[in-house]
Amino acid sequence: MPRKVAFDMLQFFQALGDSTRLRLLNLMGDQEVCVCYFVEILGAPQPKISRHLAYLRNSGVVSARREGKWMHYRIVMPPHDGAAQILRQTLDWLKDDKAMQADRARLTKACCSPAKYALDGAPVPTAISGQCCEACA
Amino acid sequence: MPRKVAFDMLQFFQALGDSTRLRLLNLMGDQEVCVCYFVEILGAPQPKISRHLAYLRNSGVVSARREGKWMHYRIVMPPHDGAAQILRQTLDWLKDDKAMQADRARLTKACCSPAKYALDGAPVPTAISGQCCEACA
DNA sequence: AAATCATATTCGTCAAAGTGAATATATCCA
DNA sequence: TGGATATATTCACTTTGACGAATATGATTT
Repeated sequence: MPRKVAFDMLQFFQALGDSTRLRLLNLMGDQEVCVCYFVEILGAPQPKISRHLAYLRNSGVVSARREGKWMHYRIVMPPHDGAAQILRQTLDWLKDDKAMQADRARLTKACCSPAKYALDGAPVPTAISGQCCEACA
Repeated sequence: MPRKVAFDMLQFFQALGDSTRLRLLNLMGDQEVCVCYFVEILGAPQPKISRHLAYLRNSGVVSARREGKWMHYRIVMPPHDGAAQILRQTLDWLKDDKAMQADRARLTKACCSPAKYALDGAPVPTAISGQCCEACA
């Protein structure tokens, strides 16, 4: 049965109307990602990332989970069917984009990169653990 | 075959991130509508309507056609499949909304309303001509 | 408890975007 | 040609939102 739970359309589209937030959503895709990866891969100051994540949270597009000192963010499908489909379609659209593909590639390799990605001990995104190299637990 | 013609995603979502523009898109739906109806039905100053229509035009979401002194606007499906689907989905979503339904109802009756809608001679939207009453040509 | 690390929030500033009022442009009609 | 009508654009103002820098919070480790 169709779900038409109220969902703020305006806030939803406004959340999608920013390039940093689109990059964040692209990195999440269908997996949970730790904030530290966002910071590393976007190469942006941490407060900026945090602010945009807060924006996405307030719009109901992502949810956060704490694990010790780390915060994991994931996309949460809106309770409205139409909104959910739009969000899925948007994520697919992002996959076409070269720059977005590059971001995702960097995320995949993040756990093994030497100096630049100083993420010792940071929780590896579940979906890429073991896909990068032998060293990736 | 899938069409992935470049289409500015950011501009697209920003165009959808304003309530006035959503109301305009909702009124257009799948028909061409004259600017004078937008002004009447939204009850907003004409320059405001014009500016938002210009914004939508610049985003590639609508196109304009002149007919004498009247301008008709219609939704134009983006050349990118994903964008097109999102736009269709958005229009469907708008249909769920009470306020949007009310707007559309007012559009349907606009050609026959007595004083408030002083639109003598204004071109009746094709899709509603003849559907309102006997007087509607 | 103190130091440290990851993340969030606040503050002041700046640019983008929405708005009303006034004005310009384009078309039609007399 | 001149006036009337429909629509578009400009201007000044205000609000919103993005930003960097600084600071606060929350959790871990020593």
